Amino acid sequence: MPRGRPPAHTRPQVVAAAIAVADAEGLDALTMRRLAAELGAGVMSLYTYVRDKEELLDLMVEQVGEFDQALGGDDLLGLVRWQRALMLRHPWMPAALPNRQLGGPNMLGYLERGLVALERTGLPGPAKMEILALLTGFVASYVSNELAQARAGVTDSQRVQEHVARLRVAVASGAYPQLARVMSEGATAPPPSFEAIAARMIAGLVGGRP
Amino acid sequence: MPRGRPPAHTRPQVVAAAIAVADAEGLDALTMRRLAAELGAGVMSLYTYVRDKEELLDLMVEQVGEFDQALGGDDLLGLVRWQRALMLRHPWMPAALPNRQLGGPNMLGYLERGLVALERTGLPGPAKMEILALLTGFVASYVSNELAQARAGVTDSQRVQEHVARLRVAVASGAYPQLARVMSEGATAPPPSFEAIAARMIAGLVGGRP
DNA sequence: CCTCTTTCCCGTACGTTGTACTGAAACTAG
DNA sequence: CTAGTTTCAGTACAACGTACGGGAAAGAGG
Repeated sequence: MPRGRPPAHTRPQVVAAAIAVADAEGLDALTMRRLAAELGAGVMSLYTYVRDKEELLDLMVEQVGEFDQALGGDDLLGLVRWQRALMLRHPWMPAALPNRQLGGPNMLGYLERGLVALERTGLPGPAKMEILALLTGFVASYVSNELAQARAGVTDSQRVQEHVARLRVAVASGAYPQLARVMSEGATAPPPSFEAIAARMIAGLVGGRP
Repeated sequence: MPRGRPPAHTRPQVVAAAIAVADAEGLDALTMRRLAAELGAGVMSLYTYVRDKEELLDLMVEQVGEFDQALGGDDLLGLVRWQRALMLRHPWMPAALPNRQLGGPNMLGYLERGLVALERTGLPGPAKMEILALLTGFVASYVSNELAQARAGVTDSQRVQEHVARLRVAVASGAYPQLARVMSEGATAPPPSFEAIAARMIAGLVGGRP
């Protein structure tokens, strides 16, 4: 039987609250004070459940990554699809992923699935790991761009305005003819679909192997 | 003739000092106070040259990215090689790149070169842009892993130790057979070379196009 | 019942960060 | 000289992560 004062919350609850804040208001809004307020707790109480903020982020990534069902099957394209869905639902993920410790069962399970999918390539182990890491990086990049473009439409940030103005000036100077052409084409052609790019990417990375 | 008190430094000097600090001690060590101390200036004097820290980082990326010579030519593989060399020389770049405004002549020049290299594919403009962004993301991922592995050998961080220990326990549980195999293989096989992966990556992304 | 031990709660406080404010300082123009 | 303009930099503040330590709440042992 557990002795001592019983905890007012649980670790998954704390992590879930953190995820909720980050989902709704972004990573920057996720401060220890904000999280404590969300839970109706004192700031320092959080450190009962989490060693520090870094560990909290580790746990967020792990907890958000539970694949309850097999979305899209066990092939690489399915895994990559699943990652993209995850990142679109949790826009803070691309920024939070780099340099993080992924030791939980969800992330290890994901890794295991990726290795299974790569088994028939006959590649050496380190190459498989590298490919999986690169695929994750690819999805993060893609979704990052995707989210940035979605935001660009509604933004009124002075920063972005100035940046676009500088771009126009530079392009108008004539020094960047290719860029000028692309910008004048503008939105006539839609960007390629995730499916298409991901498929080509995977083909390229495991390409040449049966 | 310029009126008023003459500046004690120049913007490129300030940016260069910032790059030097980040190169030597990492992005975290680059604080406004540290940078001011490096220049022998007051902290707030920096804000004469730079609107805020965000702009300083923009300028660092831009200034570090001057291609004085044409390394590797104008094809995509050459551009990617150049990016990797840059990031290896400035290990803070992979972390600093995401979500940054790249409006300077160096970065626009790089973009223009990439578009030229992609011209013969006949792809629509947005697709070209997407491919270039993804290639940059790929290099950042790759170099990030590269640097992390180089650091892993000499690290004594308690965090990493614990992480490895947790990994061992998880793998020993038998729940991840593929992962177990890869870890037991260990370092027998060297990871694939950057050249090989980059080439396959490029082939995949522009693949199917003449 | 009371007391001990264990555990969690959380107010206070410290060091570090980016940067707003303000006035002094250094220069040119007249 | 004075007036005008620009940069320099000390002080100060809000927000952050978190170390510290005392108080509070529970079960265990008497």
